[in-house]
Amino acid sequence: MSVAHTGVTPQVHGGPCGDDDCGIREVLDRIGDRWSVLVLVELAKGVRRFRELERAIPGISQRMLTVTTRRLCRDGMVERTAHPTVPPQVEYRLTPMGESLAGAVRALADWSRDHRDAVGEARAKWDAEGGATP
Amino acid sequence: MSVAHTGVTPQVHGGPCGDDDCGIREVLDRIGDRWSVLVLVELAKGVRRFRELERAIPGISQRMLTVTTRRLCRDGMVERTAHPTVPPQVEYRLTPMGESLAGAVRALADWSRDHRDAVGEARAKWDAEGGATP
DNA sequence: CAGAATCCCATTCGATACTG
DNA sequence: CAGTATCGAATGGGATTCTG
Repeated sequence: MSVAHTGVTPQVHGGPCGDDDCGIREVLDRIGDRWSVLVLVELAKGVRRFRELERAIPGISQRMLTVTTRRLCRDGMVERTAHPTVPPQVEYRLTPMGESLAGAVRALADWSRDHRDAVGEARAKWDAEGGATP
Repeated sequence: MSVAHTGVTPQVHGGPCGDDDCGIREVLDRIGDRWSVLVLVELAKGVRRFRELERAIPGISQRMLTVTTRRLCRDGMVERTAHPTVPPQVEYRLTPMGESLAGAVRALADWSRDHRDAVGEARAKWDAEGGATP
């Protein structure tokens, strides 16, 4: 995911796993984009077709839905089944690993809900004070 | 995504919270960037000064460290304490809410570690097959 | 030491149009 | 319906330089 512009080799964080960051960046590089988690969560509700996903996720473009589902497929989170009918019919469903990830994501979502107000307050306070900490 | 330093509200996608995605995007909009989680995790180990963070997080630039710590402060995850000495000395530490978030993040990191190999296999298979699902 | 300020490229993503 | 292809704008963030 995006590292260096120049030819300089990336190697963003030190060694393979120098500290104990290990894993955090990896998962965020996969679902840290704008749409992956939304697709994940929608598919956690059940099997969906392309159009169904598109309608269920307001604001997503066809392109991004295609790109996102394909990435999730590549990573083994989603399984794609195309029925050779006409018009075409394609179903997406979570793999067991995908469901597992969706569960972990849900935990983060719960955290977010629980602390939404507190974050809002913190921001309001910060912005009111102009970014200082007096 | 991080809108701006000013108090401009995000509101990226459609409605306020149509389905039950609620919360997922919000937290990822905060820590989904390249550096936030790394700072979070490093601070979870204890109080750190600016330079200490910089050295502990290979590849981060001064600018991004400044930007990232400030955002975390604004959101109430990190507390900044500047001692008026010379040379200046600034300490960063997690707030209780920041520690709570770090805990949730750690769960995701654990998931990632547990499934790293499986994801690698899935990718290898996908790439070998040229992106099809035969 | 701990930033602030510029510059500027690269990747991401949205909009649009076309296809099997 | 389920994509693919192309283009352009916005954003993220690295390198560098300057300051209190």
